[in-house]
Order: sequence, then structure tokens, then C-alpha cells
Amino acid sequence: MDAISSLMLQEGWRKGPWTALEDRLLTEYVQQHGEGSWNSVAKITGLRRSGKSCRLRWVNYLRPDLKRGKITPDEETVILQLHAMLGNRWSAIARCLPGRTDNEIKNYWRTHFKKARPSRRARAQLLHQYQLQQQEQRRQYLHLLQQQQQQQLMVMNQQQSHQHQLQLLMSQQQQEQEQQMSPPDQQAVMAAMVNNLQGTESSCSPASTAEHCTLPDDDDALLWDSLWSLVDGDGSSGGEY
DNA sequence: AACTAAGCCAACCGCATTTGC
DNA sequence: CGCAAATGCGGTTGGCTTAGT
Repeated sequence: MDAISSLMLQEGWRKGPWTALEDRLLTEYVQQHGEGSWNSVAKITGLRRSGKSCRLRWVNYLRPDLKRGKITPDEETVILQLHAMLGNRWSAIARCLPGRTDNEIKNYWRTHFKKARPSRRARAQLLHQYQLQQQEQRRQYLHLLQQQQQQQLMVMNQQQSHQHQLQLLMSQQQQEQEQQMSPPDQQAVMAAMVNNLQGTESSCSPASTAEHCTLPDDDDALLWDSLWSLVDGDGSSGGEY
């Protein structure tokens, strides 16, 4: 362990507002080493800031591509629309607004659009309403799930009967061919049948069904958000208390 | 002028996820 | 595969500024 590291461990990390010198050291570090490896900033530059703190300072304040100044009406519209769709997924919203940070958007939304904290009684009422709403939404979700499972079942049944038909045709074809047809003809017939089958299945094949009917595994929250906005109709129900 | 409340924003904290070993 | 470290994310806090009384 070098002298700087042991000193930092003894004295602990610096907190609070960043000074111009600290900003300069961090900026120079990023210019030389690129973004990332934030924990080595302190070791290399002597900054007494944690990696987390350095990353935050860079991402929210020092990055050269940041847009300064107030949020424009256009940006505000985007924020509102995306928040209605995504909820409090500030980083996802920020990715759609180049030059704006998740922190900036979060702060903007909270100061401009977040509802004032209601009274205790109002909160109790809201909680009750929310619980009822959740029950209803779960019920609707389960209903959708059932519908989806039924659809998948139908598709599987269809496939099975297609396969059965195919097997029948193939055995018939084999018998006929053994009696009269030449190999090239058989191949052509088989190809036609497979094509035919694929054509009927193309709109509801297992793969495409899975792709269209299920939602991304990695994003269960999105599933609920989507369902909620469907159920809500106006899509503006992202109540946050 | 002094005080207070509200608005605003930078920074911190804790937790979740990703990555490297 | 399991663990620790690094990174990312959303919620919260604290302090400065401004507007209102």
C-alpha cells in the first residue's frame, strides 16, 4: 500500500462540495485514462474522494457533452411522456435526452411534477385506493396470462395436428413413390408440403409466439408498467408516495 | 431589514446488478 | 459456481438562493 492510500485510510474520504482543484484533477484523470476504474482515481491523482464520488461528479457535472441550462419545453414533454411509460427509471429517461443526466431529470421532475405530500388522512385514503387498484390490476394481469396460455396451447395443438398430417402424407408419399415416383419428384413434393406447413405457421410459430406474447425476462417491472398503463388508460398513474 | 418557506440542485447513501477472478 | 469488488441506479438529504411576508 502506498503512502497516499494509507493516508486516505487514516483520514477517510473527503465529502461535500467539490473544489475547482478537485474538478481539474478528476478531469485530467479522465482525459488520460478514460472513464471507468473510478477507484484508482484516488491512487493516481491523490484526490481524497471515493470512486463513487468521482464517478458521480464526472457523470453529473464534469462530462464535456453535458447540456447546461434549463430544461426546454420539448425536453419537458419527453420527460413527461417517458415517465408515464417508464416510471421512475431516470437513467432510461436520461438516455433519451442527450446531454441531460438522470440526476438532473429526477430533480426536475420532483420539483415540477411530483405531487405535494398529502395529509395523513388523505394518505390513508390513497393507500386504500392503491391497494384496491393493485388487486384489480393483478386480477386483469392473471386474466391476460390465462388468455396467453390458452393461445399457446392452441398453437401447440395446431402444430401437433400439422405434424400428424405431415407424417401421414409422408408415409403415403413413400408408399406411392416406392410404386411409381422418381426421387427428384418426391423431393419436390416434400419441399412443397414443408413450405405449405411453414406458411400456415409463420404467423404463430412457437418462436414468434414467444417473442410476441411474452415480455423480456430481464424486465419484469416493464411488464407491470405496461400493463398498468394499459389498465389506466391515460397512462399517468405513476403515483409515487 | 429580518425572517421564513419554497425552490432548486449537488452530493451522499444504500441497495442491486455486473464483472472479474 | 461462489465470492468480492466495481459500477449503476433511485431515493434522500443538506445547503444555497430566491420570493414572500
